[in-house]
Amino acid sequence: MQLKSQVEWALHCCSILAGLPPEGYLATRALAELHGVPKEYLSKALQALSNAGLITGTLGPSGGYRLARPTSDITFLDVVEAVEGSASTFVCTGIRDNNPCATRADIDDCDRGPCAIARVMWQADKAWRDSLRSVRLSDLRDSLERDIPADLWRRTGEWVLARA
Amino acid sequence: MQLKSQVEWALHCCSILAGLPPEGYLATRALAELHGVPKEYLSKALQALSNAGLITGTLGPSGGYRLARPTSDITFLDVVEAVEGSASTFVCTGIRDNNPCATRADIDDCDRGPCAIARVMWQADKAWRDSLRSVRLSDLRDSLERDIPADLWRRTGEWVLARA
DNA sequence: TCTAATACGGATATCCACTATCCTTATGGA
DNA sequence: TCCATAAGGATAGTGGATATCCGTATTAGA
Repeated sequence: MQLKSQVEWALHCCSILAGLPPEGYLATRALAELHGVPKEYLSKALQALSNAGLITGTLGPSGGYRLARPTSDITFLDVVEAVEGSASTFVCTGIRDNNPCATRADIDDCDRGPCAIARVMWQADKAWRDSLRSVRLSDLRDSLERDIPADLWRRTGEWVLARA
Repeated sequence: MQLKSQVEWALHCCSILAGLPPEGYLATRALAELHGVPKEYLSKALQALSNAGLITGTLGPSGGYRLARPTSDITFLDVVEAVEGSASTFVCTGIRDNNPCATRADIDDCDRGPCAIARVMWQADKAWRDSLRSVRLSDLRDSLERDIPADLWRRTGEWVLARA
C-alpha cells in the first residue's frame, strides 16, 4: 500500500505556492520545472487541488495557481485527501456474512453494527488522518526555512518570484 | 490507497485460529469455506503469515495452520505487516533535489537529513502503525464474543472444532 | 484585434501491483 | 502405499496509477 507520487508532488507544490506574494500566480510549467516532474501529469494533481478548493487557478498568459486560503488554514490532510481521496484505507467486504453457520437472522443482526475488525482498522485510519490534520502548511514553511540552507532558500524564493 | 483484501482475510483467519484448541490445526480449505474466499489465493495470505512467524503450518492429512504465539502476543500490526509489508506508505523520491537553483553542495547538505515533508508523512504513518500495534488478537476475540450473537458464536466454534 | 500562454478536462496508451488460478514438490497421517 | 495438505513457482486477468496528447475556453499583452 503506497500513496501516489502525486501526493508528494502536491505537497511540494503547496509549499512553494505558500511563499508566493499575495497577488501572484505560478504556472504549472514553473512548478514542474522546479520539481523535475512531467508538466502534463503534474497538471492533474493541481487540478485535484483546485477542485478541492485548496488552490485557485487563473487562465491566460501570466496565469497559474495560488493558494485559495491562508497557509494556517490548509493541513496536510487537506492536500492528501484532495489527491488521494477520503475513502478509508481499509474496506470491509463483510466476509463474515459468508459464514456457513450463519442464518439469515444472524446476518441481519450483525449488519446493524460494523465488524469488530473493521472498527480497529478504521480507528487506525483515523489516527493517521488525525496526525496529518495536525500539521498546517504554515508549520511546513517554518520547518523548511529551518532545514534548507539559507542561500538556497533565498535563491529559490527569487526564482519563484521572477515567474510569479 | 487501499489495503489488499488479503489483509482482511488474514485478520479474520487469525481470529478463527485464535479459537482453536491448543493442539489443533485448521486447513486452508476450512478457512476459505468459512469466509467464502478462493482457497488457492487465501493460501498465499496464510503463507505470508507463516513466513512472518505468526502461524505455523503442518503437512499431510489433518494438516493446516495454528497460531505460533499466544493471542495476547500477536497484534493487528503484526498481521497487517505480514501481508502488506512494513514499508512506509509514503515514499520520498527527493524531488527537491531537482530544484534548478540547488548546487551540488546544497543537495549534499540536504541529503544529510530527511525532507520536512517526508518527516510529517512518516510521523502519520507511525501513528497508524502505533494504533494497529495497540490492539492484540486477544482483544479482538473479546470484541467478537461481545458482538456476535451467542448462538452463532457457539455454532461457529463447533464448526471449526469439527474440522480441527 | 490578434496572438500566445495558460487552466481545464477528455481520450488514450503504458505499466505494474493486486487478484486469481493452476501446477509441481515435499511431507505426514491413515 | 495412498491421499490430503502446505509450500511455492508460473501464468494470466484486472484495474488503478502513470504518462502523454489533444481540444476548448479564457485572458494578458502586443
